[in-house]
Amino acid sequence: MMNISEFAQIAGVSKSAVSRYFNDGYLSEDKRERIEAAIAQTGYAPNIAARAVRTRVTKLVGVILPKLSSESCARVTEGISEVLNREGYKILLINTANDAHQEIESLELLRQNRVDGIILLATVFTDLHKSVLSKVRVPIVLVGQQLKGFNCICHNDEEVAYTLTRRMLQNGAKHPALIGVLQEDRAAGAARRAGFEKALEEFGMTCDPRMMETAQFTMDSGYDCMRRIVSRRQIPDAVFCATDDIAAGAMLCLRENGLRVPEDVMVCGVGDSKIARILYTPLTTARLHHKTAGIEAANMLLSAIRSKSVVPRSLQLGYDVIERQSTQQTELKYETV
Amino acid sequence: MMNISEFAQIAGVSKSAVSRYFNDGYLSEDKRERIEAAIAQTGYAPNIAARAVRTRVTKLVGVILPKLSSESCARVTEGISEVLNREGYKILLINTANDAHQEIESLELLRQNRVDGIILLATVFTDLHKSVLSKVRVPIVLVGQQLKGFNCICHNDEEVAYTLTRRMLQNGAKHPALIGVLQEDRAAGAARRAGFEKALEEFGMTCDPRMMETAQFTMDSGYDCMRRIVSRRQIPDAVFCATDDIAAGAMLCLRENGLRVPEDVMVCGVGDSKIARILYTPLTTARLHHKTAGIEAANMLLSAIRSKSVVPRSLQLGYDVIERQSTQQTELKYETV
DNA sequence: CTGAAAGCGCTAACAA
DNA sequence: TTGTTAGCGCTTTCAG
Repeated sequence: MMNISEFAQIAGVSKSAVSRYFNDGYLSEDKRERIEAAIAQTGYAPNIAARAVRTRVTKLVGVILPKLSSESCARVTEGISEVLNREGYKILLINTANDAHQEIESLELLRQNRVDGIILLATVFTDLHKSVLSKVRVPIVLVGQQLKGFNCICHNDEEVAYTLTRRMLQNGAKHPALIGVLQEDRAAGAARRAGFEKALEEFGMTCDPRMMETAQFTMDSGYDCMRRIVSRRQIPDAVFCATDDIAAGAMLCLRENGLRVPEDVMVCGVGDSKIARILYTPLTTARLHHKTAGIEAANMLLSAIRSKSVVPRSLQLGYDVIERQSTQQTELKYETV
Repeated sequence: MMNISEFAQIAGVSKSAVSRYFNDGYLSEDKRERIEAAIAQTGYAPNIAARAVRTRVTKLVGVILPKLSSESCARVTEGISEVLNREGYKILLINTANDAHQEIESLELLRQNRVDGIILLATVFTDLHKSVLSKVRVPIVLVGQQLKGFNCICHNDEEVAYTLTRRMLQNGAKHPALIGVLQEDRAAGAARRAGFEKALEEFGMTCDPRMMETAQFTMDSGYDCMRRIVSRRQIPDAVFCATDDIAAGAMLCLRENGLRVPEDVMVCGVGDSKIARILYTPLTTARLHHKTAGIEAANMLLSAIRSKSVVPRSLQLGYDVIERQSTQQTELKYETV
């Protein structure tokens, strides 16, 4: 592939003219035309890496995520991609496969690649994370988790869980259970559990530890947790699940055990994923606006890159409760739809 | 951030020594240690862009895909990421949002970025595509579609559709319908339809055009297509759907119309996505090994990059039929599980 | 095994 | 407005 000198020669102009054509464009019409003609003829395109060396700007944003084949991550990334693409930035994608170790390494990789900024779809923060993160010298935005001193886009996980749980209690649940995720995940784990407990407290209840299970972010894991609960012979009449996938697994297990949703057990999830709508019993859940989160994260990052502003900002997104059949009140038949 | 000269000075060695440390490692133990100590002290890491300018190797692979929030694309990308990551290559991700125009532009973008290779999760090939693709000067692998003269990883779409359809006919279906996708998609569109028709032919049937609909790749679209079929008052007793999402929409519509699956209408999809397992009636489908496709695509690309071999190779992956309840024979009750 | 020096392709002063 | 020139940070001969 040709370089700028050779191309300039073909176009019959100087290197600077070519450079100006692709940058500020401080150029006479004559030269502009000759350059355009030469491009059409040769297909010349400037070498981005060389430009990056010179300008110290890569127009590259690193996106670190734990898992692509999770609907929420994919949607966030679509949002990110949409605005970055439009603004002429490219995405260096790093899938850590849920490996905290890789997450740390990624940061190093991105540093070597001199990305202009980083978006981290975060899960768990260890002390190591915090220490490495605070050493990063480019703007960074965290999505899905809140960490003091950093730019964040997050959801109101506690309120979401609180609202959904309360809904089930209002609809008559007396023995609620929780299938959450690990507490180290401050958002999907700790906060959602806190919301669950807050609702219980409001109704003067406390949750039996045997009614609380911790799942992975998968259907299978939700299934296993539900089976563990059911095996204890004290069947709950409502289950709050930290994600829709977990809820789907839980429902599968309930069905296998001859328990009807919502007649015997109410179930709800979080995320409004595709599956929620089409489950055996349509699932009550909360829409979390993942794509919007991605869009806002990218916007926040760009403005940080451009303004060099150092004041960390934190944006909490709203949510919508989607009430479906899985949490309907069924004792008073005339109230069901 | 420091450069190699400054760092070499701190370490008390020459630039060349530092470079050798990070590359071939033709170096005395003494210098090696001093360099390592200096790294620990300063956190120096070489600038990848400068290296790329010099070596003309970016260790960057462009991945172009139509849509991230599609389970199949996400899984392919996970496979790609897994091997590329391991081999020290990075992913430049481009989400075209199903826009053929953007797909073309992406190729240009990747050229400017001097990626070492390209993986294209392909959908539709226009003549423009072919012409642009043949101008690409780096190795390229197509996933999901077959195109003569290019490296491809693809599925046996026709056989998949044939096998699934035949299964429904064997189970007693007499009036099969098809909800496919546009024919321009040679794989998911044309080939799957061909397989469907081949099975019908084998059973001495032809398909009434009113029993064939073309959907987008979404649940909603599957729903709409099914509604159109149902509205014609000639209800099929089996529906082959080109994807699981489409099948899910179709089943939703059937249920709303009081039609039972599989008793009144059998349904099957393709892809073995998460939803298939947990639908109202568990869906018969075919597992397509998307992640494997990604892994193989990345391996194929790497070997092309390394060997500079120019002979295009084409790899067709196998599939597994997952027979679930949605296509069960129901007239002979004792044969159902 | 080592260091000096040339140069990858580009941009940005600077002087014209 | 333009062209010349000096680097950006790195690798890689080449001569020692």
